[in-house]
This record gives sequence, C-alpha cells and structure tokens, in this order.
Amino acid sequence: MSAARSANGNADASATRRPTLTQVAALAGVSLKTASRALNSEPNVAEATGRRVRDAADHLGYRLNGIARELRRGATSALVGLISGDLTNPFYSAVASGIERELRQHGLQLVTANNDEDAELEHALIDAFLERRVRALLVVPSADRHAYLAIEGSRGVPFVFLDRPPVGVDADVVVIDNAGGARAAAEHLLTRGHRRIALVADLARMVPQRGRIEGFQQAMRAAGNDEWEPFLRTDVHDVRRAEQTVRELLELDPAPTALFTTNNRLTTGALRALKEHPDPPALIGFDDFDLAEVIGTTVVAHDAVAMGREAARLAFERISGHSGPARSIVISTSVIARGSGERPPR
Amino acid sequence: MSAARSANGNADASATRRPTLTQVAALAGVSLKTASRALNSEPNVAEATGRRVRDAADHLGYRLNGIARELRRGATSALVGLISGDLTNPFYSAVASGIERELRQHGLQLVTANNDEDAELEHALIDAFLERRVRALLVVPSADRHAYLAIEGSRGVPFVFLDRPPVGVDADVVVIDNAGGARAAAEHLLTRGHRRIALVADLARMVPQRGRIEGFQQAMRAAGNDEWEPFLRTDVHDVRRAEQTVRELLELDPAPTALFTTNNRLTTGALRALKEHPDPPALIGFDDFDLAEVIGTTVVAHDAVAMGREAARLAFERISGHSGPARSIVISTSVIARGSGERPPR
DNA sequence: CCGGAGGCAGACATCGATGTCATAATTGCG
DNA sequence: CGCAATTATGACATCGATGTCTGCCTCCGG
Repeated sequence: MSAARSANGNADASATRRPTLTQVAALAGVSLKTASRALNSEPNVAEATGRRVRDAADHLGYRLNGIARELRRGATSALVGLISGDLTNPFYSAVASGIERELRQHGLQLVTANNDEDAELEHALIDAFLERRVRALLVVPSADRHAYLAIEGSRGVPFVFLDRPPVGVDADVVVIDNAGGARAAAEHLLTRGHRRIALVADLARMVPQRGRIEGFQQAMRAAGNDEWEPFLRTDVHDVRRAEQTVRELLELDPAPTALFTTNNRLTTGALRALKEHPDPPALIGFDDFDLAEVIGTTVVAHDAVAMGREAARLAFERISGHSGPARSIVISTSVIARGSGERPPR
Repeated sequence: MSAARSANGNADASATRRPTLTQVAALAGVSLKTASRALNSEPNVAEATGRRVRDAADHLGYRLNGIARELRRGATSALVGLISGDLTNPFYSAVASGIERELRQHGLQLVTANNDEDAELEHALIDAFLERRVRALLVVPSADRHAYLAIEGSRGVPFVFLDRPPVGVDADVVVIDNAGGARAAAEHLLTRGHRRIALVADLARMVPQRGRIEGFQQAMRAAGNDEWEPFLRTDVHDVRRAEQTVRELLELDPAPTALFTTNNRLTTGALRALKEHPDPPALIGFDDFDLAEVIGTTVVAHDAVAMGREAARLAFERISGHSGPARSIVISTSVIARGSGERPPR
C-alpha cells in the first residue's frame, strides 16, 4: 500500500483554494466555455480538446462548484428539507428513511432538521430552509398554528405536512388513520369482554393524539360503555411518566383490565410497568415496533416508511409542476394480534 | 380564521418568480447595495431608509437567496454530509441524531444519504456531496477500499469516518471499542461457567465485526477454552438468517449453552428464535436497544448518539481550521446485565 | 468661513459556473 | 474549385447576492 492519504482539511490543503473551471481552461489552453462544454459532454468539442481539458481537470483535482451552477441554473437547489422531531424516535427515522429513498429516485437530497418540538425553532428552521432554496419542505409540525406564518410567502416552494395537519393551511398532507386505528383497537378489546379500559395518551393538543382519543371514545360510545372514563390519562409525554401512570392505574380499585397506549413511547413505558406484573392487563399500543413480536405485544400498526415515501411523492409531483388542489393521503392501520391484546379481563 | 393559505407550489405561484434584492431596492427607491445593507443590519443606513427597505421586502415577500450569498462568500455551504446505512437501523439514526444536535450548535445543517451498503453508490454520493461543497463529510463507510479513492483530492474538506476506519486513509475516526466490548461479553459468560458459547456474527469483512470476533477469541484463548469453535457462525447479515442460524445451533448435540450476537439485528433474530424456547441458552447482544430492559436482555452497550456527537465535533474543529494529525476517538462499551446473560449453563 | 471627519448612499467588480451569440476553421456538395 | 453548411471555439452577459471604493452631504472645531 502506498502512503496513507491525508483527509484532513489541514493547513497546506486548505491554503490551496479549490481550482476553478477558469484554471482548468487555462491549463488546457482553451477558453472557459470550451472547458465547460468538455466537462459537461456537450456536443461540438473536438476529441483532442476534450481530452486535454479532462486531463487538466484531473491533474488539478478539479470539482465542479455546485453552488455556482445552481445559482446560474435558477437559484434552486437539489435539496428537500425535512423538519421533524428527533431521529432517535423510530417513527421519525422510519419516515425519514422513506422520504430519503423516494427522493433519491429523483436525484434529490434530503436535509434534516430537528424542531425539538419547539414552535419558535421550527419557524426559524422553515425560514432557513427557504433561504437555502430547498425544492420542497416536508414538515412533521410541532406547532399547531405557527407553521402557517412561515409558509406565508413561501411562493412556489411546495409544503407537505406529515402526521399532523397544520391549522389554517391548505397544503398536501399525509396522515395516519388515527381514529380508525384507535377504534379498531378499542373494538378489539371490547370484543374480548373488557369494559374498564384505560386510555394512556400523549399531549392532547396534538392532532393525531386527539384523533386516537376520539376514535377510542367513539367505539366506547357505540358499545354503550362508559366504565373507561375514570381511566383516561392524557398529556403523558415521556417513557418515565407513562411507566408511572400505568403503575398508578393498576393500583386503583377496581383497576382497569386493559390498556390502550397511543404511541410507541407510551407503550414502552407501559411495558416497563407491566414487566414483572403477575397478572398483567391486556395491552394494545399504537405504533408497531421491532420487538413487538418477540414480546408478544398487540399493536395498531401502520407503515411509517410508506408515509415518508408518499409525502416525498406528493412533494415531487409539485416540484414537477403539478398544481391541483391540496391532496391528503391517509395511511391505513391494522391491528396485529400478538397476545397482549387478547388477554381476557380478570 | 381567515381563508386558508395555499401552500402548494402551484401554477399561479410558481409563475411569479421570487423577488430579488434588486427589485426590493427598486421598490424602496434605493440602490441595490443600500438595500443589502439595510436587510443585513449593517451600519450607516438612515433610520427612514432602513424602514423603507424592510417594508418593501415584506411587501414583496422577499427572501434572501442563500445560494447566491454562499457563492459570493466563498462557495462553501453551511451543510455537512452524512453517508451511512439506512436510518431505520437504530444505530444509524442514533448516530445521525447525535451529529445533528452537535451541528446545530454551530449553525450547520445535516444532509443525509443512504449508501445502501453499496461501494459504487457510496463513491458517487461522496462526489455529489463534494460538488455541493459541503463543509465536511461524515461517513459510516460500507466499502473497505473505495472510499479513499473519492477522498483523493477532496482538498480542504474534512472527512470523519465513523464505526469503520477506511483502509489507507489517514483521517479522523470515531470507533467503538469493539474488541474490548466483545472480550467483556465473553468473560461475562465464561465467568458464569459457559464453555460451549456460540458466536453469531455479521459479515466478517467488516472491520467492526472483525474486532468483535477477535475480542471474543482473545478472551476464549486466555481462558484456554476451545469448545466454542464449532459454534462460530459469521456472515449472518439479516434478522431472518440470524433466527434460522440460532435455531440450527440449538438443535446441535451438544448444543451451545450461551450465545453472543454481534449486533442489534442479529440479537433480534436470536430473540425470535428463543421466543418460545423452554430452556433458553444465555444470550448477550452487542448494541443496546430500547426494550432490552423490558425483555431482560444482557447487552454490550455503547453510546451511539455520543459517537455522532464526537464525530461532528471533530469535523467542526477541522472546519474551524484545526490542522493536527488524524485523531481517533474510541467509544467505550459496558456490559449491562439484565438477566439473559446471567443464565447458567445447562 | 474653511477643512476634516464621519454618516449615508451608490457604482462597479466579483464569486464560478452556464447561456447566447459571434466568429474562425472545416467539411460537403454541386 | 467555390460557397454554403456545419463544427469548433471564444467573448461576453448573467444568475443574486456582497465587498470595495468613491463621493456627497452634514456637522463640528478652529
């Protein structure tokens, strides 16, 4: 092996500025424009000239400046922005993965940013992305009302909202069938004879959570069951609080015989609380997860990767000039029975 | 609420080109440069003039063109590229999250791309990122030898490699203490009296996998144990094959009394295989995971988020002009006992 | 009342590529 | 062999911002 190459951007390297096309042209003894033609394989370049230019480019280690090209070509990049919560949440990373794969098909790159569930920051990020001239913006909004302010005057940059439709904006959205999924989960439990069913939900101000709560309520109402009402817990936002909440629920008398947790974090919390329980209640969680099968957890599953893919597809259609009214895609859900949701009431 | 705003990039909107600073200046009745000064809050702009310019900008819905600015300011963007495997793998998404958080501190944005574990694609992605003039490139390389080709002539763009040090390149790296972690896992099992320990590993050509295999071997050699050798399985690359492999191992006679799986995918496969096993062997998996505590799986844990953070930190130091020799950071590991690794041999 | 300093504003070059148009060299065809 | 058509090349403007330099005007001190 030859000596290792240095890949640090260190002194001697960064002192040398990256060569420009002008320098390549000079070295090859041709004009700027001819060099451009040669490197872009445009027609009407003599064989020999082309070779000279390519040799010169190789020799100098020339690399095209994409920024300059983009400016000239219309000041719009090949980037698509995604603003979402932290990627360590598997829901967001699945969405991001779906988006990334779809964009790649079209030569677009994904730029991600984390809104930290903060409305101010989200607004700032949208602004920054628009300045950077992304081709489209995909947003899993944290804020109910703020987003639309930033969109105002986004002129020509398509927005697609995921998971949470923003208030007062008429844009493409991709959402999960939250109410339907929750209803199915509720019916799954009702069918097995449960009446005292606890509902552990995340922040009720978030639209998907509201959908899940309402779907659940509908099913209960339809079954003429109101015994669940003392066991409603909302605004449980992290794993620890979910664990704590479930523990408390189980100490009640009478205790609920079943639990429905409305997202993966809360399900994790519930599983922790139930870990060593001798006679655990039935459990259904919204959102599937990797080891659910191993643990035997019944879930309301949906395809988050598909969600990202569809959002990217909608965005791409807009980028390509489609201009119909706002569309909305609903990702379907299905209950996957794995045991925990089929435990009978005590 | 007023009528919903349209956020589609549709016909009428995209027909109107986004206004430029020149237009803002014209509307405000000042020169281009004065408008620029006003919007950038530079000194020496009369109060009244500044207001006129800002009003004009608001009126037109002006937004700065970041591409043009970047070109003028030195043809280098505020972007940092990450090339890794698919984000649905929690290891990669944790790394990405750590990077993203660190970059944000410095006003940098993360651009992600998936190399699909394909060397060609990875090379192309590196080229594309360099053209786009990213400030730094973070790579979890799929390819052993290809990466360095692309780096050749990356002049001034710092590279940081994560998890897998590339061959023949002298660049900053952040790696896990693979051998140490594996050794600790092996000793954990040996201490509890296991001799017939199966090692289920991923592709042996990958450096981290080799490190884990070697660490394991060292511990076995040190303990004078060679009974594990018939139970070595490498190049198991997906969950299904891992499940299958573990099933087969357990049907051997004599069967291994313990398993060591060398990454999260393989651990998942093993857990599936063991799900309904009446008398499961001990199990330790490399990589921690969300529900390990709930399931009671003993793991070799490490902080993937920190790994991303450290890599981003190294990159930022290079961006800021640091120019020492290549550094390498080792992320430490620790065995977290949760039950599965403490089962005694049968 | 003059000169220098400082505040404010604008003209112009520039970043690094590509598009347009003009022109020199070559080919083809009658 | 000559003229039109084609091929190969280059000069120059341009994308949208910022940096430099210059100039006008006002204010103030002497």
